[in-house]
Amino acid sequence: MRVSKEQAAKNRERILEAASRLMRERGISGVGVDALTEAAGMTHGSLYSQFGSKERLVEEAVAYAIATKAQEVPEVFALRDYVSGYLSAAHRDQPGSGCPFAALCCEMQRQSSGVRERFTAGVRSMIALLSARMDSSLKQRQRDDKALATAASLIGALVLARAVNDPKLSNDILRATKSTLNG
Amino acid sequence: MRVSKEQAAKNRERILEAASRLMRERGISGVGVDALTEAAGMTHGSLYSQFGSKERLVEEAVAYAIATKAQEVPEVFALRDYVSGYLSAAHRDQPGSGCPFAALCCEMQRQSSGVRERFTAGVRSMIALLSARMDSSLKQRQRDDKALATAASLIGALVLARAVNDPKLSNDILRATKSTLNG
DNA sequence: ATTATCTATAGATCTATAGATAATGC
DNA sequence: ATTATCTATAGATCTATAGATAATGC
Repeated sequence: MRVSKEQAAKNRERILEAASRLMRERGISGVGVDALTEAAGMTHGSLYSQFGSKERLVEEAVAYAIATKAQEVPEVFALRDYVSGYLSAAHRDQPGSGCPFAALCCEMQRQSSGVRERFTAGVRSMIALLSARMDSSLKQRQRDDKALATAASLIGALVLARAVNDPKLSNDILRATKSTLNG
Repeated sequence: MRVSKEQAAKNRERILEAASRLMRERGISGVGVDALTEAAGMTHGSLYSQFGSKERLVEEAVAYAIATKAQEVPEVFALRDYVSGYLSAAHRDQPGSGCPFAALCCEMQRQSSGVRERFTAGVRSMIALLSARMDSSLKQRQRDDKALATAASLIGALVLARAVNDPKLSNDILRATKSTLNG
């Protein structure tokens, strides 16, 4: 049942699409090759001809998740709006299409160096993005530091808001972090 | 091969001890009942007579990790020192004996409500601990909000510092967050 | 008699591979 | 002829249970 190169490329994309979503929802180690390919409408055999191993797929899926997420950020934006969107209830409640750093950070330690490399490059991009929006009267170094601390706050608040069981506490974490960052 | 009640209680404690460490190191879904009981010098059968299921063990092990970690905090301490210790390289490099919130937060979403309940109670304690150390000239509500945002910053920075591959970036995340929180 | 632990094993699931299939692409 | 996909299956691992064992605790 061979398909055209074109179709094969689309299938590959569909697997990456499904993987980047399912991994964020269930964790990297929480989702098997069967679930990944089934979500893309295929059997797991095709994953091995497309990617060779689960690890290689994870590498590409992490890069895919980061890249597609980065495309959502408009060229011009206010830092306040970015923070508000990041710390919104909608973002908290949709991990599958949300920030890959928040979804995958705890598992990164245990991934292959190829996966971590891509994750780290993505974190650097996010920090550069934030740094460029910091008060221009500050020195480069100070803006970078602010960006680092802001990224940590954003990711920590989102992850914690998702983790706790109590909706009020969850909302309070988002709100308090938002008001601290946005002044 | 029955043992004394006393010995059984010690074995139970050893399993909890091993579980609370291994879960923080490898993740809850990353460690099996076999590894957990073997680390405590037993076979996996005893886990089921002691706890009934892996899920029940996870509940108790999460509570155990939080409780033993909370005992390490001295009665009197300066917030600055707490922040410095939390964001130290030593803490980053020893997840097995480190903050359970940072180690387990990303997996919490997918745990049973019993597990999440205990995690949430622990987060509340940490926030109360921080709130009590905030500037006493502030209102209760403002101190609580500062504590929430501080907890998010601490956890986010630690998790991110562990996730990235580059030692310099990792150190920068800790340093920048430390200087932002400690002024 | 009770029970903490061990051994053996069931059944599910996970990653991976081998070989067959059938349509593409030369 | 090449190759993307499927089917079947191997081998590992995971959670859980049943029954045996042997020492405790009454």
